[in-house]
Amino acid sequence: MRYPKDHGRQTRRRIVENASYGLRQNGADGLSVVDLMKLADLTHGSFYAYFKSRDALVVEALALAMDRTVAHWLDLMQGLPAEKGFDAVVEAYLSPRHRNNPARGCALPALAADIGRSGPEARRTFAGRLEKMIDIIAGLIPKRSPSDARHAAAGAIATMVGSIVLARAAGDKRLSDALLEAGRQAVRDQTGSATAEASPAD
Amino acid sequence: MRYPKDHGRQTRRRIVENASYGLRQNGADGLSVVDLMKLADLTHGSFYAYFKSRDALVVEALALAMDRTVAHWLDLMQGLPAEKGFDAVVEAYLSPRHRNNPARGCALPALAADIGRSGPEARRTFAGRLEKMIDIIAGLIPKRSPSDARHAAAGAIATMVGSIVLARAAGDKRLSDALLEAGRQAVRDQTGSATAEASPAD
DNA sequence: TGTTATATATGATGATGATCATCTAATATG
DNA sequence: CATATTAGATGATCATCATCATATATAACA
Repeated sequence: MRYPKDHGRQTRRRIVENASYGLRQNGADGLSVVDLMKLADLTHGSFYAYFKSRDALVVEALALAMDRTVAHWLDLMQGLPAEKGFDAVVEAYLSPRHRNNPARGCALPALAADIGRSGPEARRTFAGRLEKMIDIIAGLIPKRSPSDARHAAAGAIATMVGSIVLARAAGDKRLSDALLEAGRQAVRDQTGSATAEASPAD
Repeated sequence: MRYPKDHGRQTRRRIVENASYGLRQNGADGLSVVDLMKLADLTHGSFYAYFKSRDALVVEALALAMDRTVAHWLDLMQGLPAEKGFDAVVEAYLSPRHRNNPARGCALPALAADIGRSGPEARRTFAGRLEKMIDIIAGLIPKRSPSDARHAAAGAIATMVGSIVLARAAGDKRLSDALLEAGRQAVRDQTGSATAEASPAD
């Protein structure tokens, strides 16, 4: 059937967007092509009209998820001075809400381990966006040379990612909560920032 | 055939041990039962004579891997004063060698994300051993109440895990190396320890 | 030495996987 | 209004999966 002008483009976007949720939830290998298409209310057959392979969709979904996190960070820090912005991002990242919502959360804890086992395309996509994320956090860290700030930003991101990964894996709620709190404290210790209170979400 | 007394037990151990390597390399869902048995030079059929399910083997392999890391840490710190022992563990953990050898490395960066999506049994096994790992690191951190030390230890472990996960995923070698260095610096900043040089391996 | 117990192999089953070829229906364009 | 075009559906292919039933070979034991 001949459909409205860019019906195809919109549908494609819907597939990528829903995949980016589903894959964060279930892992890069956690959903079949049938599952992925079902998320967009489609049957499996047309999949290869949109993507050259399942892997290609995974890469696009990863890129979208990471771009969304970047946008979310920029939104969280908007209008705040650097230090407050940094605290806002950290508090949101290391919140129970973020831990409990992998599908809508940052792709790093959800997918980085899988990307480490993936092909060069996925790794390159990942590396490029991670650099961007490091840049943004580095811009919030005061009193350092640009290079030192990037270093500190990378450390803070690693701490946040590790805390979420471990907090999600720990079956025990007390331990899981303690890991989030330990992560917050560790980031503070790294950057010498003050204690802060901030908003929810990733 | 009737085999030597505990031939079965030894074979079972071989399966679990090889699985613990293979699963760290390829992820908790990355190898089929056929693959897993092939690692122990066996065909697939006898698998269910040893394990009640594939998941049961994953849990055993996870437990073994984590126990080995605990033993390795104790070995690394043996005979050293607390602070030197801590540095030795951190330097070994955040080394290129550990990043490049997931199969023989710590199970946390290799499998924690998968465990977060697994059943309660895997999560409980994971949580129990993670507590042990936190205790060991806490014992190396000076000048704190036991509770503060555990907090700091959890933060340091989270930083190390996040750094390795990201360093493995980053396609770019420069970025990957920078992430390891950033992780080392971050752990130092968290614990106020001095710079250190130490041995390789996980 | 013959029998039995059991470690591992062979092979089957039914589900599910990714990918591809083909069909159909609806709309945009003439 | 007619027709060309194409979004999406149906269905098939062949591979691989976890699990299970059964066979075989051999060492232990009587």
